[in-house]
Parts: sequence; structure tokens; C-alpha cells
Amino acid sequence: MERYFFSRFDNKVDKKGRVSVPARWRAIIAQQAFQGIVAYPSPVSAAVEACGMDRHERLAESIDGFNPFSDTHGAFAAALLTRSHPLPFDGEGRVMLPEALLAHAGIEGMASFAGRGATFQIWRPDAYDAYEAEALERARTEAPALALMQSQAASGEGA
Amino acid sequence: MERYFFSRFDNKVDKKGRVSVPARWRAIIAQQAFQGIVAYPSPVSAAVEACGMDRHERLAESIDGFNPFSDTHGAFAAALLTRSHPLPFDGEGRVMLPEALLAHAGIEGMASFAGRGATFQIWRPDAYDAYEAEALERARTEAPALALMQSQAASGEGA
DNA sequence: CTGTTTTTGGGACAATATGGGATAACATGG
DNA sequence: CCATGTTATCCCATATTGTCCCAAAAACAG
Repeated sequence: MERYFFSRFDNKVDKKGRVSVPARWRAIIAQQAFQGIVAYPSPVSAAVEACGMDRHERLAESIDGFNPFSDTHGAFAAALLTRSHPLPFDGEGRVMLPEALLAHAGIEGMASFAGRGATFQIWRPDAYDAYEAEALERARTEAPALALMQSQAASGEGA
Repeated sequence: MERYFFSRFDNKVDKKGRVSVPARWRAIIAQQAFQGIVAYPSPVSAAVEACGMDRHERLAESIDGFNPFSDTHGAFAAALLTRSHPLPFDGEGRVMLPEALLAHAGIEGMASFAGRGATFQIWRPDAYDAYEAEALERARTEAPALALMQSQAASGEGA
């Protein structure tokens, strides 16, 4: 069984605002209590970021660990909790993206789902194309750093 | 099902002073004995802070843990307990915000509900917009603090 | 190709937010 | 203790929004 979000899918946003979440990804979430995803604006790009409720609850819990009246707690709560939306699946595995998220990503008509391991992102297709081109370039120059991490992890493995 | 308060909702305060608490949040509170919320002025911002009675009782208990004649006990009791209002839901899931809370947050006409995990806040909409802009900036600079907490709690889980 | 899964479309229905009238509870002053 | 005006509660109506259900089209696998 798959456990992480991979691949890219381009699905249609119908006039009621619904989009299918890729079936393969729904299968990953199927074992969780909340049948749906949690989505929030990426703090660093014009994309919607999303994951299952389990992961998001862990995020909420670690924010809860800060002093509730501190600026640090407030900042993270405002950025990640107030701006996140639980989006339950309908009977066909679709979700409705709220207006605020559509606007943040500039999505209309089509949405690109980009698997990112423990999370995935939802982009306006042409915006994702541009982002990908830039990311590939960066990956090329930073490849040595990844190779280093790989070897570190491997050295700690047993038989 | 959902266990934390997420998202933002902007609801109307009618001329009788009633506001709908978002239905999704009422569902979280539905399993508690007191059908309503407990609200008090935020000690650190121009917002009304609120939660279910269960959490508020735990707050009261931890204040009770202080020496009853200490300044600390007196300060928290005055700030959080004396100024707290239990606000029961009416048949349609609305509450009436007392004058003191409306004044503290400068609310009139519209109220913004900001989910913050275990609690939520109620703001004057334009005041929340301003607060959010500032909070996002701060979250960006303090991101490392969250990353640290994350690594402590959620070491190595999937989606 | 043929059967199955997945995405997409749309109508029927239910839930929610909101408005307002009628009634009951309350504090106050007489 | 009662009268009274005010405040809050209950109840019902309604527009809107979101949810559910069924059906067709498209993609996919054997």
C-alpha cells in the first residue's frame, strides 16, 4: 500500500467548485478517521498545500505546545490554523476548494495536484509549470547535498 | 471527526446582538455537557477568545493550582475567570456577545471567527485582517521554532 | 476489445445563516 | 409583593449554500 503522495494530476474544477482528489491519494487517506483533506495557503508560494487530518492535527498539537498568549503561538495559529480548511470528500472523492484558497493560488477551471511525499500541493497549472522549471534547475545545482544526506542515512542502517 | 477549531468565518451580528457560531465548530462542542461556548477578552489583543466549557474548566483548575492568596492567582482569576462569560447556543446555534466583549474587540455588524486549534477568537473583521498580516510576517521569521517542536513530536510519520 | 475504475455532470434534497414575532424571565422601583 | 419596562429566549420562516445521489463520459487494465 502506498503511504506517500507522488505524481502529478490535472483535474477539472467544475462550476460548483468541486475537484476530484486523485483516487490513489484517497486510498492513502482511507485509513484515517476524517475522510477528507486539510488545505491551507502555502506560506512560501502561490499554491494550496494539503495533507490528511492526522498530520494536520499533529501540527495543531505542536502549536498548542506554545504558551497560548505568546506572540509565537499567535503567529503560527494565524498562519497555519486559521487559514486551514478541512475539506471532506463527497461520495465521489471530490472536495470543494474555498474561495480564499482558489484566490491564493489563482485557480480557475483546472487544478494541478503535485505529490510531495507527506503532503501535496494544488496549483494553477501554468503556475506549476513555471515553478517546476525553476525547481528542476535548483535541484540540479543542489544535487550534491541530497547525495550527502543519502549516504548519512544509509550508514546508520542495519542489515 | 474534527477535534480542533480551524478556518475563518465572517458572520453577521444582527440587531438583537446574535451571531451564529460556525456549524462545524458547534459539532466539536456537541459532545460536551454545556451546549455553548465560554468567552473572555484576550489578555494580549483586541479580540474575544473562546472555547468549550471543558477546556475552560481545565483552565480554571490550573489557576486553582496557584496559592489562592498569591498575586499570580489573583491576576489570572481577574483576567480570565471574572471576565469570562458562558454563552449558551440558542436553537439555531447562535450566541449573544455581552456588551463588554463587543466593546473590547470593537465589534459591530460583522464578526470574524478565527479557528486556533483548541480555542478560537472573535474579531472585528478589519482588525483581524491587520493582525493576520502582521502574524504572517512573524510566522515567517519564527518558522525554525515550529520546525523544532515538530521534530520532537512527529518524528517520521507519513501523510 | 471488454469490464472496471475514475472523473465529471447535474438534479434533488438537507443544512446553515439570518430575520423577526411572540413569549417568558429578569431586575428595578414603587 | 406587585407593576413595569427591559432583556433574553423560544419558535418559525426563508434564501442560500453545501451535500447526497444517480448517471454519463473518460481512462485504464486484463
